[in-house]
Amino acid sequence: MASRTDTKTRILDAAEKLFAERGFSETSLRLITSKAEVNLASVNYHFGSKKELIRAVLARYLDVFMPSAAIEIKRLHNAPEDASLNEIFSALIKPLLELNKVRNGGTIIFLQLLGRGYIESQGHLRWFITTHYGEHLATFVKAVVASAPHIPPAEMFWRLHFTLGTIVFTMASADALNEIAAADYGEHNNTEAIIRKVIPYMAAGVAVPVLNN
Amino acid sequence: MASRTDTKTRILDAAEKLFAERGFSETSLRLITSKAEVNLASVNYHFGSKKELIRAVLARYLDVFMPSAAIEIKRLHNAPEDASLNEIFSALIKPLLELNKVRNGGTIIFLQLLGRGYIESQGHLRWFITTHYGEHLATFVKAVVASAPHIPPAEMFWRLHFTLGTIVFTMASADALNEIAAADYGEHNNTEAIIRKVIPYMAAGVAVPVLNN
DNA sequence: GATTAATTTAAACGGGTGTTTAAATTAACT
DNA sequence: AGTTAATTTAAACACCCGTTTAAATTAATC
Repeated sequence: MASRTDTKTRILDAAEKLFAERGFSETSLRLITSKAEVNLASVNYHFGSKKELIRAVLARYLDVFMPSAAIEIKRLHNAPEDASLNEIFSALIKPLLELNKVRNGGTIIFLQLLGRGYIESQGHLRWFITTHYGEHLATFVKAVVASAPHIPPAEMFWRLHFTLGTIVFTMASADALNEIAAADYGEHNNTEAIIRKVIPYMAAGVAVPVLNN
Repeated sequence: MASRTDTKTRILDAAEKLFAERGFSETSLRLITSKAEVNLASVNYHFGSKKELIRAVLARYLDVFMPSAAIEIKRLHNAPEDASLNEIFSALIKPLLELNKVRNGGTIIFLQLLGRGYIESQGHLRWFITTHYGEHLATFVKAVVASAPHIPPAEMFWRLHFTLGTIVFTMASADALNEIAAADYGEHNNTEAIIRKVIPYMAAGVAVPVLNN
C-alpha cells in the first residue's frame, strides 16, 4: 500500500475531470497519467485499455447515483397520491448533489460525462446503462408514466430522451453559458441553480398534451 | 473544369456526412478524401486546414438556413396578432426541411453538425454563429421574447439554450432512437416527424411560468 | 502552339496515439 | 530472511494524424 493515494484512484480522479472537460477521444492517456503523476503504462495495467478506463470512470458515478435515485423515486411513489412530474424530477436533485460530496464538482462532472458518453459512443453507453442499471431506470420511467397517464408510451419514450438531451447539453455547456449569463445579466448560477432552472422546463415539456390531427 | 463534380464540392459533401456521423475529431482527412475520391493534399490546397474545412461545411448550411429562417420569422411578426411560441418554432420547419432539397438528408446533417460543433468546439462555434449570423439570430430571439413576455430575459436566455440542447441532442441520437422506437413501439419517424414531436415539448418548456420562491 | 497559371499527385515529415515488453522495484507471505 | 507476487518504470512498437513539399499533370491565356 502506497503512502499516497491509490494509483487506480489517482488515475480515475484525473481521468474523469479531463474526460468531462475535453471529451474522451480528445483526452490522451499521457495527459491523464501526467496529471495523475503516475506512469503511462499503469492505465493498461490496472484497467486493460482506455475504453475500460472510460467505463470505470462512468461506473464509479452510476453506482452511486442510480441506486440513490431509485430510492428517492420509490419513496415518492409510495406516497398516497401520485407525485407530480415536478416532484419526480426534483427527487433527483438530492442524489445528484450528493455526488458533490463524493468528489468536488461531482454533480456537473457526472452530467458532463453522461453527455459526452451518449454523443461520442454511438449508442454503446446507452447499452451499458440499460443493461447494468435497467432496473433502477425502469423505476424512474414507471413513475413518470404514472404521473402523466395522458401521454402514450411511444410519445413518452421520445420526450424522456428530449429531457436527457436538455440537461446533458446544458451541463456540457454550463461553464460557457454561465460566463455569458454573468456578463449579460449579472447572474451567477452554480450547478444546483441550473438544475432548478431546467426542471420546470423539462416537466412542462414532458406533460404537454399530444395534439392529434 | 473536370468532367466529374468539383473537387471542393466532393470534399465538402463527403466531409459533412462523416462529420455529422462521427464528429469532427473522429473524422480524419484521409477518411474524407478516400470517400470523396480525391487526393489527401487537396483539402489543404482548397481549404487551408481541417479547421477551415469544418467552418466551410457549417457555413454552407448556415448561409442557406439563417436568412431563410429570419424571413419566416419576420413574416410571422408582421401578422396582426403576436404569434404563439408553437407558431414561432413551427416557422423554422420549412427552412429546416428545405435543407433536404439542398442535399439528401440535409436537415438532420445540419442539426447534427450544429450539435457536434457546440459540444466539440468549446464555444468557438457559438462565437462563429453569433458574429456571422447575429442579426438573424436576434430576429428569432426577439420574436420568442415578445411571444412569452412573462419570462424575464435572463431566464429566457437559459431556456433558449435548453431548447438548443433538446433538439441538437435528439438529432445526434436520432438514428439510434429511431431504431429503439421501431423495435419497441413499431414506430418509424423521419426527420420531420421528430421535429414535429419536439416542438410542442420545447414550446411548453420555454413558456412555463417561473415560480419565484 | 507556346507560356503561364491552377490543380492534382505521391511521398515524406514531424509528432502524437494506445499498447506492449521486459527489467527494476516494492509489497506480501511463509 | 528469503521467496513469491504485485506493481512501477522506461523504452520501444506499430500505427494514425494533419500538414508540407516538389514534381507531374491539366487548364487557361496570349
